[in-house]
Amino acid sequence: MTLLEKTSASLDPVTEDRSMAIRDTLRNAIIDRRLAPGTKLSETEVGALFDVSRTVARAALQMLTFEGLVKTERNRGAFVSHPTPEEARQIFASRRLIEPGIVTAAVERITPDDIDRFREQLVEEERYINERGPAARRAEIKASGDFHLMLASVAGNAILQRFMDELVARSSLVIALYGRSGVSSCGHSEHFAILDLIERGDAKRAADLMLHHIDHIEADLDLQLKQGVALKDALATG
Amino acid sequence: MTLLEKTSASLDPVTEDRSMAIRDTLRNAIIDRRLAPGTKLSETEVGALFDVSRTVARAALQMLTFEGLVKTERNRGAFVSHPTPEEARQIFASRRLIEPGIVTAAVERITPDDIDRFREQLVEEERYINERGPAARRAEIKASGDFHLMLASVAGNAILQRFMDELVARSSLVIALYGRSGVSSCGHSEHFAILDLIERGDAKRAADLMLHHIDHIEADLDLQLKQGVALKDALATG
DNA sequence: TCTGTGCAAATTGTATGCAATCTGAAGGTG
DNA sequence: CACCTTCAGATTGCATACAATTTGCACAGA
Repeated sequence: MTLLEKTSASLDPVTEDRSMAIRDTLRNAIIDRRLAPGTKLSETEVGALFDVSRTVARAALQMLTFEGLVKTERNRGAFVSHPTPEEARQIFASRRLIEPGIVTAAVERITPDDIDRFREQLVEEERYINERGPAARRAEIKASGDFHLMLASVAGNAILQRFMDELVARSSLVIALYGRSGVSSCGHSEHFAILDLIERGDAKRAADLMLHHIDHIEADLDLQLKQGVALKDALATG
Repeated sequence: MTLLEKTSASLDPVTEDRSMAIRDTLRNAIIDRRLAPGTKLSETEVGALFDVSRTVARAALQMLTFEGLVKTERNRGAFVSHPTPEEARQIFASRRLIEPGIVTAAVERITPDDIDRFREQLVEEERYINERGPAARRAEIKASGDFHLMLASVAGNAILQRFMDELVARSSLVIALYGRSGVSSCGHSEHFAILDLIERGDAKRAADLMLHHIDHIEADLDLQLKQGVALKDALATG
């Protein structure tokens, strides 16, 4: 809770919903791991950080709760979500349903301009991969997710885009918790390959590759349920 | 706003979130058209109706806003959503992506008990179809949506279930606004056919039929954009 | 009569105060 | 020494008060 950039704390004064801005800042902090799963987000503390009342802070936390990035327990408070392996599987199962369709839609709507932006994005992603240090790792996870979100944006369906916003954000949490290699290294080249197929208009293969890509991301996770049933196991065997 | 059942206004006192209960009641009222699209939902009024403060009422309205059932304009208030034809198309496009996958998952997980429940549900649906009057029409729309929600529940993916909750609710709004025949009459028999295929374990055909079913529902709508660009058109041609 | 300005009522946005609930620790008891 | 009880501190749940904004109407002027 101490690592939030100061810059993002200076919110546009009255222009728009302040709770929305706070949500965005917290959201970013969560998905690139500056706020670890389990971290408590107290209303008072969040309010103080952004210089707003608990009312506004509370609204921001409510939004994050709806997105599944935060879990609130009645009379106990809000905590950064700590997805179980089962939740992780459901997240990726959902992505397997939605993302091939998004790729298909993107093939029909993508413009040369879009493709340029994608290439820039992928170059940036590559840069982070080659850098060292935790900051670069965070940026890499973020950039990797952004590729999927850009695709959703190009697909032109606002509802699916919102679903993907949620799924990608929660995926970041899952990768942070269960990832073996931090970020699967094959992911980046697959992004390139998917973009190529989209550019060539090969919707079928692009969608197929996306499916494999999601499989690869999930395969890089260690989803043995060490958590969740931990208590039950401990009681049974100990 | 005067047609809410009194029974649902008597909420379990402290057991659970009161705002959640209010949300559910309003949600039901919206999806079966007791609250028409465009209806203003003022915080004070909602609060008075359920005998809570504006704080709680506001939280309920926020939840509905996240679900897309309510649109809030800053400093103006909350209104029951009035989906545009474009939004309607996106809703059904999303369902086309998700629901075949749900059917596939359901085939693998459905139990004989589940099937019994589905048959009961379909019988009830049929009863409403044969009844006359607006109350029966509302119940019919609700029951039709419930079939899809039960399927999502059986599929066992909480995230997809939540997405479907939202999509089905918004679909009800769309059907209310743009439906030609109220509810497409072929829908019910298709529900039966889908359930049969699922029972027989024919995932492929069941998923295919679901796809057609969604197409049929959408085909029964009149999505010429009489609304939405009306202003722009008026300015351009008039 | 039509148009533009200004005010007043109503509604939302936000802060804050009080009550209810939970947590953790201290202290007493077997 | 372990365990249970009790209580204080802290945090959330909710209500209410005040500020900011919008809207519609009244009224003056052309």
